[in-house]
Amino acid sequence: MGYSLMQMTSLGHVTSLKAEFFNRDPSRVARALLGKLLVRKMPRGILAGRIVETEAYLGKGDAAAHAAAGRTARNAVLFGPPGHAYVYFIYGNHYCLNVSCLPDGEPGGVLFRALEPVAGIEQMAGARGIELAKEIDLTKISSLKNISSGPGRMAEALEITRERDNGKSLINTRSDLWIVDDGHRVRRVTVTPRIGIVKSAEQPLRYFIAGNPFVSGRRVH
DNA sequence: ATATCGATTATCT
DNA sequence: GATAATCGATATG
Repeated sequence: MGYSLMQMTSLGHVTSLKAEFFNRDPSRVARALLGKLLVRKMPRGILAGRIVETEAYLGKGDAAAHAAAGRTARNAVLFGPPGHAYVYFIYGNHYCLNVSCLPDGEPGGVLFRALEPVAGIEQMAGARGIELAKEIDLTKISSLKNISSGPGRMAEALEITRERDNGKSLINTRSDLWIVDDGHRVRRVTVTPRIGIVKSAEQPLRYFIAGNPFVSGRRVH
């Protein structure tokens, strides 16, 4: 079943993802999520970004995963049903968004690392504390990249917090945090080791759209 | 352009 | 008490 966000944004026809999409290995979900839209419904309007970079976090055998040491109050969502938001707070400063994968009882998730801004760009910039008045030109890639390239940045741009969003369904049409398919097709994907971890750092579980300028870090190929 | 470092707190040992 | 799936500022080439 499809929906139209045309009235509020420049987005066209979009399709909700099914729970089955997330009911599989996080590495496959991470790859499949590239090119989808993450949509935030705010009172002032729709915010949306295209998913351009993800990382898979597995279960017990993956020492870098929050689920590695077993279920706790913090990581419980990772052990729950697929397609739900796992939001954690890190370094005393930042929130990061994941989506749960695999069936209820089996832990696993995908970390969203970067978005290409698509709709509500000025509001996202505002949420990031970027003052629009002066030298900031939101038609420039360098300015847009500052909005949502990096897990902490994109969470801030969409005003995602643990208190507000942890445990939410990302596949429910009425959820204010939603993942949809607008038909965009990804040409080529690059796979590298994950960023910012020490344990299990050698595994190639980071996925991004090859050549996309909104991927975090500086190496895009 | 790349490297290093401090911030700041929930969570777990 | 130590750590952390980060970011932004500052220093240096």
